[in-house]
Amino acid sequence: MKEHLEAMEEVTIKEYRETEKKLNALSNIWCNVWGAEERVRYNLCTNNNDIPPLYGLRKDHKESKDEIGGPPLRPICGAVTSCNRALAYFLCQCIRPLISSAPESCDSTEDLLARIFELNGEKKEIIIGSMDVKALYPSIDIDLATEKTCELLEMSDIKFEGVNPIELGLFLKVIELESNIVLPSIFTPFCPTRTSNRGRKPTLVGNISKPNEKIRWSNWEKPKHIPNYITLRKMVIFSLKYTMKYVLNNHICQYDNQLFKQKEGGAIGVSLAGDVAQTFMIWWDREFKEQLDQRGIKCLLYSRYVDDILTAVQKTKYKGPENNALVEFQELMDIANSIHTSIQVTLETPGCNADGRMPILDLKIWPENKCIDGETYTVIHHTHYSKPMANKQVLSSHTALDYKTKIVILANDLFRIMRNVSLDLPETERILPIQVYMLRLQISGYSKTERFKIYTRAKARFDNVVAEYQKGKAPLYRPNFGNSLKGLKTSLVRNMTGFVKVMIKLRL
DNA sequence: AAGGAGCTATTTCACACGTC
DNA sequence: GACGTGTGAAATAGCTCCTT
Repeated sequence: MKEHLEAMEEVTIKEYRETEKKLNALSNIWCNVWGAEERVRYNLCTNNNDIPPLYGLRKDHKESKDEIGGPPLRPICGAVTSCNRALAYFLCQCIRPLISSAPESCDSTEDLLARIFELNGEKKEIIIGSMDVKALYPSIDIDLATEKTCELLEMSDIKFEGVNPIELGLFLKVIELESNIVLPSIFTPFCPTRTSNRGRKPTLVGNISKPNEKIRWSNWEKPKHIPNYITLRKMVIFSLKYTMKYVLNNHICQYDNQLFKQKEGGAIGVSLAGDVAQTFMIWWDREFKEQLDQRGIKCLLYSRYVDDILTAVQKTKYKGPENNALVEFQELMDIANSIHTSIQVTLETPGCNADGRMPILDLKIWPENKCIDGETYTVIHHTHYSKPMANKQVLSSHTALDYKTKIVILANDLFRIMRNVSLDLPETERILPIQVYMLRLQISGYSKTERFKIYTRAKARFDNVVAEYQKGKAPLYRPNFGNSLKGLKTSLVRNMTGFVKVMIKLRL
């Protein structure tokens, strides 16, 4: 763990208490701004929480050179409870709609398959390649990422409702007083003024964050104007940005009875860090695509699953052998690496692998050129893939789960594998992953009748999907994008009440 | 948990004073 | 008279303790 601890800064218990206090203050202020009820406030604030422990898991999928030391460790922060968990969750709720509605990001294998299916329908000559972002989470630049996240928020259709503009003005004014951040001048008419300039400067942890309105507003003159919706929205996003930065830059964890704070990068163990990284990637996607447009490179498919990017471009320049895909993609990779220093990618093409097939998610994909009526075009095939070091056992037959539940889970699993294999592959190829799965069932302790039951169930479901598709009733692979667009139109207020409900549920 | 009292710490302001 | 400096009063923030 030494190398991970070196990237961290030691903090004292006093600093931890101060951080907790400020996080509570921020929670309280947001409750004032949204007019949240008492129970929500109670849930958002923390007291005497366990400090999340940091530990390491061996990266056993990597080869180790050091026989005694073992493989490198992946740092994990057990963040079931932490003083920023609730606030981070609240912020996640605000930015999640951004992620699910971005056309570039794909959220499941089925979504990816839907995109490949669509591309195959276009019948063009293409080459494919995948790019992998190196160490996405640790290398994220927090300030830039929050900045870009808020830019995306501003451009999105997300609405903020139920905001108290006067309370928000107070929050912004105190942020300005406390941290030397200069507020945009359009905010000033909507911020309160102090009745007197004497005395100590107000701070966020002080009276400003008190639930009591009388205390909060003593010594403040309320603003005379109420902002219009556009300005209010900007004010909300500005203060969200401040809160996000604070949460991400002040995550404290413990190791060996000492307290540590991460110096840079997305904090391990904060749910918000993942979401901010994802929104940052959305910004990156758009920059990348724009760069490609400028250079006249036509990108027919661009699909990103967190840090795994699948791209397909039209085959134009090099009419050489298949291996030359690497040369063609080199240019793409150079563009990708030049966008921002924190995002560096590695390239992989089907040609990189011995069997000419490229693994991505739980798929292996490869192109095949077809020539029909003198026109050549590429079809992308896919089959199921699991990493060689993955556990060969499936859900054990000895688990305490109900018999029916086990069958349903395993049949679902097998269905997923059936779906992952292209329909147009020959039958001999199609049955291979299924046979492997049947063997895995066997070594996990399932009897012949049980295996038969699982297979027939999965097969029936798969046949049904294929039949529906052939009748034109339903797509073979359901894209997720269509669904999330609908969600985008509902305003954030619904999310907020959802949040409130969730918090109460947790409490009960 | 809210509200008040009493306290300390911190900050600003007004004013006196001294120097050039 | 302009300017800098020192001093104390005034005002406020924020803490602890106490009562309800």
